[in-house]
Amino acid sequence: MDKRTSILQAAEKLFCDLGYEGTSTRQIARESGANMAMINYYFGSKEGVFIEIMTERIKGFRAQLTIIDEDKISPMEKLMKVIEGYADRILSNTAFHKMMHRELSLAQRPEMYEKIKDAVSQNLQVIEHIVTEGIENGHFRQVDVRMLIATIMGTISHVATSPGKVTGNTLDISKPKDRDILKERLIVHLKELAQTFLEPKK
Amino acid sequence: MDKRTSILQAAEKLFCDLGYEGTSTRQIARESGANMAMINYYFGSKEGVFIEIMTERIKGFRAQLTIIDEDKISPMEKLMKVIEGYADRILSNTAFHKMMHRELSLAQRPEMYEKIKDAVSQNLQVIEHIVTEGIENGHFRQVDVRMLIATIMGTISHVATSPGKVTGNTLDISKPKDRDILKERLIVHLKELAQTFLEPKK
DNA sequence: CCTAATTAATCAATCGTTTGATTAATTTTG
DNA sequence: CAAAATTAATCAAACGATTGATTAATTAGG
Repeated sequence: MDKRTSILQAAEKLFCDLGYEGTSTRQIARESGANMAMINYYFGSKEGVFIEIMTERIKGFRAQLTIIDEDKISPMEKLMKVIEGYADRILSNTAFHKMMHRELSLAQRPEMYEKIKDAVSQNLQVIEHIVTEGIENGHFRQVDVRMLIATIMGTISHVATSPGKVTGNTLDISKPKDRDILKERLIVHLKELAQTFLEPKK
Repeated sequence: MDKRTSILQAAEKLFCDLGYEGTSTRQIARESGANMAMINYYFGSKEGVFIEIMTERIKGFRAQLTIIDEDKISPMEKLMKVIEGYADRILSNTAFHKMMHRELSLAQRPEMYEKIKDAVSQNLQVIEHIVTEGIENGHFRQVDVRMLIATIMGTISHVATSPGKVTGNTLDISKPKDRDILKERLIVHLKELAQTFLEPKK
């Protein structure tokens, strides 16, 4: 494998597990089998590695959402697809999702912060557009759109970040099998919640 | 002020802003006006300071909830009080809440991790008891209790951790005035959501 | 006077980064 | 084509700075 790539892979794993500050360039070098100097050679700095990882990951984010929004289906069906897509992607990459939120909550490293914030913000706009469309068409009841989105994203995030014992008695999110069960429960719950909540009063 | 106390205060501020690893003992000393050695003199180590801060903060957590649960009111009224209490406490201490979640998501420092996990877990049990009670009494519809709790806590947490521009167009959670507006919107939204969702089918 | 509190100075260890040298591959030139 | 020049990739070693922690000496308080 490419040395540049192996550095990125090792760094991502370490950043996820130990945090950015908690990871040393020596660890990255050791874990990737590369010489320390290669980190600065390819990425300029430790932060450069971090930025490269996040940039790469964020790329795939927006595509999925915009495709859903442009689909020729009802707003409710769009919203259901958004819930599925979000839950799936986040629960399939909990370690990375945690790291992203750590970085967002710390707000050191401004370049990184802005990058993540923009990505989140754009995703949010797509969902907002779907819900607003539903309200205007009379498919949805009039609700606090931003708060509804906070509920959808917050619920998914909460399930993804909670340690096993917190989300269920016996289910452990770190186990792939349990993770899939939780994912399904989460999707079912959120769909039902959204439908109940958005259903126009008769 | 007591030097021990001023160390704790300075450290909490720094840990919140810069993270645990991102804060140096020299910064704590400088900011608190104490000599570096005083940190180890009073708390044994940097981690000792951290543990002391978290322990102190967590103390006040459980009390509020158990009081609500023992109240002689309906499960729905209890749940409304829980939502109010949670939203208020977390939105009034967003910095600390972020730090707590960082620590929980990192899971370095085992002693700290267990402490927070237990605190969260116990809070969860109280809410679970309220909702289960409501279901058994027929006040609530049969729902996925854990997922409902994930929604309540997740929504609050999401509003608390999102950067200003993400939660609203113009509202900025860092401004006390905007924070109060958001808090009110959040409470109204969650109450309505819970009531709609838990209302038994006719 | 003795214990507790506080200080400045220092410790080894580790941090992220840079250096100069070396190798291997590629390009330019006669 | 072959020799010379250039480039990219890699390395061990060392850089100065900073880390958390400790020491031994000094001061303050009951």
